[in-house]
Amino acid sequence: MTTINSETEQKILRAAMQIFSIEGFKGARMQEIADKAGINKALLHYYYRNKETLYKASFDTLTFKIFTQVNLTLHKDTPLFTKIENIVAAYIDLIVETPEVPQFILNGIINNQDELIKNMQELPLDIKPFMQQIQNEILKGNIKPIHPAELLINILSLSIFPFAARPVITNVVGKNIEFNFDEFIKSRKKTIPEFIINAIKVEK
Amino acid sequence: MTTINSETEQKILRAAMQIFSIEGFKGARMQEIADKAGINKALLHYYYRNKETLYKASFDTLTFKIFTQVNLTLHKDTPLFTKIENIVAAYIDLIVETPEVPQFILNGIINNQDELIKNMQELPLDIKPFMQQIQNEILKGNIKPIHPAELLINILSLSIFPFAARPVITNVVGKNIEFNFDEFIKSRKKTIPEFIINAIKVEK
DNA sequence: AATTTTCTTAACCAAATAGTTAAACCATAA
DNA sequence: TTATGGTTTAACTATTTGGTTAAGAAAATT
Repeated sequence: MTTINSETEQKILRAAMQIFSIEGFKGARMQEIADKAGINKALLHYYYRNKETLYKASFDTLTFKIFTQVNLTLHKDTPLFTKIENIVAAYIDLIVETPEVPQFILNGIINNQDELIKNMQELPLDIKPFMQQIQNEILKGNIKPIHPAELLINILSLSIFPFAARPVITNVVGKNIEFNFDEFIKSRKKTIPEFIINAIKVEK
Repeated sequence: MTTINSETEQKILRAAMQIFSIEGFKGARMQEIADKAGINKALLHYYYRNKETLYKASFDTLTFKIFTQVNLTLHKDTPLFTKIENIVAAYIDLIVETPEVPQFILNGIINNQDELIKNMQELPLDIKPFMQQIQNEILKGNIKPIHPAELLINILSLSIFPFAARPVITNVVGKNIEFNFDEFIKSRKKTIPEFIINAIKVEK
C-alpha cells in the first residue's frame, strides 16, 4: 500500500466492522466482507493476513474512535450538568451514526476476546478529572453523594443499553403501546440528562 | 424420553445455554455442548434433532424464566417505589444466578434471530398495569411526568447493562481506581432504586 | 425374562469456509 | 519504457464441523 491508509483498506475496514457487528466473529465470512467492500477475497488477504487480524483492526478502529470522543468530552472544562448533557449527546450521536458499535463491542466481549479487552487499557480514557469534578460538586453540596464511577456507569447504561436491546424493546413495549424507536432515541438526548440531573441534584 | 423433561435433557439445556451465551450460535460447537453436558454427540442429536432446535429450546427456556419473573413483580399490588426496588432486585438476583442471560439475549439479537425475537411476543409480559400505576402517581403529583415506557427502560438499562459490559467496566474503571465488580453489583440493589426514585419523586 | 428406551462408541459423509497460489491485468511513477 | 505494487480471476487445499449411521451396551420397564 502506498499511503498509510489506502482507500481500499478503508473500504475493507468499514465493511468488516459492519459484517462483524451483525454476524459476530465466527458468523462473519471473509467472502461476505470482500463482497461488501466491493473487492475479492485474495485482495482481502493481501491487506489483512487473516480473519483475526482484520477483526482486531476493526475492533481497534471503533473503540479508539469512541474512547477518544468520550475522553474529549470528559476533559472539557464545562459545568457538571452541561458535561452530562454533552456526554449523553456525544454517545447517542456516535451510535446513531454507526449503530453497529454497541453490538460490535458486546460481541467482542461475548466472544471472550480477552486480548481485545486488554488492549482497551492502552486506549486514551482518563476518567480521573471527571471523578474529581464530581467529588467537588458533592463537597460543595450541589449534588447528592454518589460514587463517581457509579454515576459514569449510569450515564453509559442509560445511553447505550437501549440500542443494544432495541429489538427486544420495540417488541415488548410495542406489543403494549404505540412506540417509535427513532423518536424515542431523539427525545432521549433531553430526557436522559434530565433524569440523571434530577437524581443527583440537591434542592436548595 | 419417558418423562417430559429427563435429567439428561436438562443437562443438555444447561450446557447449551452456557455455550451459546459465550460463543453465540455460530461459534458454539455441538461437540463442545455434548462435552459440557457429559454426554456424546449422538445422544445430543437423539434429543435435539439439530443445532437450531437446541438453540431455540435454550433461548425459550431462558426468556420464559425471565419474563415470568418480571411479569410477576410488575403485577404485584405494591406501592410504586417498593415495586421499583423489587424489579431491580429481581433482575439483579436473576442475572447473578444465571450470568449468561444478558449475553445470551444480546447474542440472539446480534445473530439476527428475528424469529426468536418475534416469539418473545408470545411470552407473558403485560406492562400495562405498571404503566397505569405510573400514570396514577403522576396524576396524584407524587412523581414527575415521565413516559412510563421510558421509566421501565431506564430501570432495565441500569440493572442489566453493567453485566453485559462487565469486562469493559472493570478494565476502564479499574484502570483508574480500586474497583470490585461483585461488591459494586451488591450495592446496586440499593443505589439503583435510590437513583431512580430521586430522579422521579416530587419534593413536598 | 423379555422388551423397550436410553446411551455409548466410532467411523463416516457432506458442506462450509479460511486461507493459498499462480498467472495475468492495470495503473502509475521512476 | 519499464518496474512496481495494487487488483482480479479462478482453481485448489485443508480443516472444521453439523449431522448420520450402525452395532451394541446398559438401564429401566413390562
